[in-house]
Amino acid sequence: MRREFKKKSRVLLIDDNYEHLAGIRELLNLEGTFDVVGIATNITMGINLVKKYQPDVVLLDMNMPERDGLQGIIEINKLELGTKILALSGYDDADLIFRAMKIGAKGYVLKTMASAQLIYAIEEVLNGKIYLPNALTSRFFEYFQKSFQEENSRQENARDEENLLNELTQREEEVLELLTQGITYKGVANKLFISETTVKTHVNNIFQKLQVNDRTQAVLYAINNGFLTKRIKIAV
Amino acid sequence: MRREFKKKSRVLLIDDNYEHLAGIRELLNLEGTFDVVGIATNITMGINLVKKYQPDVVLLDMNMPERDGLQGIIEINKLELGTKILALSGYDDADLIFRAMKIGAKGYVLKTMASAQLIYAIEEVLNGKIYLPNALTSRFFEYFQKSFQEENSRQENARDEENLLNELTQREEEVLELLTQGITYKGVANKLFISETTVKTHVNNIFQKLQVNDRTQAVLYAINNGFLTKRIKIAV
DNA sequence: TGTGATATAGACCATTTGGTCTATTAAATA
DNA sequence: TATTTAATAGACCAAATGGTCTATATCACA
Repeated sequence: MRREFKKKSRVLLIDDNYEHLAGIRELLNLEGTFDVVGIATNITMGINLVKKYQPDVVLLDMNMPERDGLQGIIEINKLELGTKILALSGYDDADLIFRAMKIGAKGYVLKTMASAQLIYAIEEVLNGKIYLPNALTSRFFEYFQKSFQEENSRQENARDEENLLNELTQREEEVLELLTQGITYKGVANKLFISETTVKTHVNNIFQKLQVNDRTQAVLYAINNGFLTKRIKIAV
Repeated sequence: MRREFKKKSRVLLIDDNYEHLAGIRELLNLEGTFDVVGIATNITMGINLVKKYQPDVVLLDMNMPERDGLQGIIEINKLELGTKILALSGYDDADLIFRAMKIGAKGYVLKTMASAQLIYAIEEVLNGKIYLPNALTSRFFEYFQKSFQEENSRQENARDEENLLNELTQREEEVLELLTQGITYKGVANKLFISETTVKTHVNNIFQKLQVNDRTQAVLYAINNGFLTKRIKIAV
């Protein structure tokens, strides 16, 4: 009995276009180093096959009706089988590329790409690398930087002199920290070993400095202006 | 008098290592298509030269004492002169690469890279593209995905059945929305054209459903669990 | 030495908040 | 049709919150 020396990589295909699906299967079979263990025309079916066959890599079409590809990535990753996901799409939609990579796709290729490049992409991903064609990398970064612009300016504000949080004394910061946890005056007093009245005094000073009227607004101001940056941060 | 047909690109160098600085200047001068309009050995000096000469591109060393390179990127971009910044570093530190790209560097190259590649990187950046060597792109994405993992699982929770926010009725959501703005019962009542008592009833129901005891906790729960995702979101 | 900032705390009071219970109406659904 | 859910609202009460004013002790710094 003959034994193969190089183990074939197990591939699963998910794409609602059956033509395309068959085409890729053909391509990968011809290549010889891949073993297409299953094909699915929708996410639900795909997930089931992933559970059943535990493929090394999944080629996942992004543009599918009902449950979209992004959801598919999330659910496959949730299975924690170490399955690598290569996203497949007809369009170089920056938002889609960004989100796919963000939620853990190992690569993103266009359907219009040459077969050889698709094979290369799969191999890279199988080797534990990220694969993005140069054109898509550019699109990705454009979007990436654009989407962080807001946060950047917000973080600058957080460092700004205008940031009223900087007016707070150390003790006031401690009190605010506890306020943001929804603790009562009594609770804060106990935690800081001071009287409830003192807490109230601090809180009143905090309100004046932050120019707000109640704890909810103070907490919101804190969150929106860089307080608690270690725990919480505003993003895109 | 001879006139040049192709306008040279104006380059500014910022690096605290003078040897290295001189080397790059030499390289770029030899190349002939660049005009090194200035060199600086620290950020402050660099910023001033940027203001003065308004170069097309700045090669900025990341690893400098005192004010570091990241701060330099921020400040140069704040000038809004359209200056492209190419970050330069001795190390392929993933966190540094990520942060540099995040705050708007157009590229990141290692000092160990071949001269030809540096030139190529500068040209790409000048052409409005992002340039990251493949090796650094991989490092970037590793870090990118890792740093979004937390957010991802949090966002999954946000969609989860366990998310208590899903228990809320439409009206309760409206009330909660207003609560998160720090509005009093009276205020909410006016906005929704219902009585204060009704607001209180809704709020009580919200507290029970979210298993909290006061508005601050309710607001925090809301923020941390995907409510207001359009306006605010929790990140790394 | 004295001035200012910080942390502490009491008194007093009005307002707001939160808890509980009951009740009516409309709409959806079994 | 009967039942459930959602939205509305009143009554009553205790607890928490917020506002204002006053006062003391420390510490740093001019």
